Amino acid sequence: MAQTSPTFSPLYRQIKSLMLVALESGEWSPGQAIPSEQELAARFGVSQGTVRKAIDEMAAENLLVRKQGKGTYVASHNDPRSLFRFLRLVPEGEDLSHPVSVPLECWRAKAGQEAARVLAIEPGSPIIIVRRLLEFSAKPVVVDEIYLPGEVFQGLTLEMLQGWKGSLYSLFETRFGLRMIRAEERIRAVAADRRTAEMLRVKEGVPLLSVERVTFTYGDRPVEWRRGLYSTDEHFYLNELN
Amino acid sequence: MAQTSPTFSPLYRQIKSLMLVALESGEWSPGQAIPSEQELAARFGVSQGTVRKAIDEMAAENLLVRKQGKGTYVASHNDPRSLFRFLRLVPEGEDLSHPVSVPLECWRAKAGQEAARVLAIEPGSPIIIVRRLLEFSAKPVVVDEIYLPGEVFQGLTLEMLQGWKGSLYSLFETRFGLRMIRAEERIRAVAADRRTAEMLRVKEGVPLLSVERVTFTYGDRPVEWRRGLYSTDEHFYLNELN
DNA sequence: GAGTGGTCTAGACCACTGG
DNA sequence: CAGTGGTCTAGACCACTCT
Repeated sequence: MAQTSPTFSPLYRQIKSLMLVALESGEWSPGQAIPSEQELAARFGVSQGTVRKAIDEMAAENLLVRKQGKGTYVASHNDPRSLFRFLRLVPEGEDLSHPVSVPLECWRAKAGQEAARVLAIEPGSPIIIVRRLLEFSAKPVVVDEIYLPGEVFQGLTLEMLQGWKGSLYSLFETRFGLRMIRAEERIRAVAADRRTAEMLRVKEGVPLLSVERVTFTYGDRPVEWRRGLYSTDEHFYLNELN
Repeated sequence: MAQTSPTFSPLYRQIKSLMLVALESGEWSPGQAIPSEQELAARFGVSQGTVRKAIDEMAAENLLVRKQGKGTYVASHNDPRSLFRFLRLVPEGEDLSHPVSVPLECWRAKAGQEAARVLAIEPGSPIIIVRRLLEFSAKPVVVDEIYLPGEVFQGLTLEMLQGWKGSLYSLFETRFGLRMIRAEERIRAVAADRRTAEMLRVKEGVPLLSVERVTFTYGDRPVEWRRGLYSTDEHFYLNELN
């Protein structure tokens, strides 16, 4: 028997799409409360339960955050709770200090073949490259090289990076209106080259984690490509499998 | 103002607890269908919607699997779909072949301090140690050393491991009634020692991923501790951050 | 107390599976 | 066709937050 409706989409998913539009268009911005379930139900002409189910899914995807008695908020990287959502590196001991980002360089370039492919832009189009260090308790643990599409990050400077208190993604969100939704990391083991070894204060040739990350914003659009080299003598990469 | 009920637990969570008991006790076993939502609602004296919400959570935790039109099933590691739930290693190219497990050794020992701590058993109590190779397209890529509490895995032998077609966890589930629910992995970069290098057919000193995994069954009880060394010249560890 | 999200119910109907 | 999970509704009440 043929499917009766091969493209069947339940009502709450259509509502979800409408809400995603409100997010992408900036009608609702990070950290702000969205309208109450009652209001949304009225606005979309459905029952509260249907709106609820749409919100449920979006909360599960970390797009929204529910706060009982207060309202539903657009998730934000400014929220300290989402600090470790993308950083999986953990100190071996009881060290509870916050990691500190130390921007080193920031320059313009043209996208090569690989960067263009990963960022889904034209080869030769402008990109911005950032190098920075991540320190735990004043100890350098990660060297990152970050590739950003120039189109989106116009006006990004080293001074801006150095002046920012908070995570990179919180800066991207606040200054460029770009919210990072999800990421993919490819992890390999590599030997430290001389330059990296110096920066991480380890010996040349020491095994490091190479963590290559592609980060996506709304609509699964890739907007960041970074490669980090992690020293794992006093830290480890923690992954929870569910 | 004091909280009116500091230990408030909604009805659907209580239902969930009851269903967890049914799972742990073996009343419902992996791969089998559980009673329909209607039946469960009658059995527990609640509405279908409440049962539904309990099942929703358990499905989100990969304890149950819903199949529209058929019923709700207890998740099983025999299901091919759950094969890559815990193995995050991916070949670089288009290689779609299944990894093959090659058990090498299996012997008895007494738990040392660390093994005892991780497995939450007494130091000196019996454990079983398994060494095995994981091959992709006949190429050795991972050497695993696996520590299991002897209490639980009585009767496990090298022959049993070698005779088994399927994943380790599917064997554990079928032969020992132990279902693995979740795991934590700690990843570091290390240099290959001579013995490992030979087994993985790489040079001594080559950087490898060290992946230490603790696996838990129902009730967050740790029942497996393993350390794998991954060669990442033709494969990488893929992690999705959401 | 007013407003928010969170729970629970009862009932109707839809989509999918299998005999 | 009967039985399953999936959707949608409308309404009642609860827990939490802030004023």
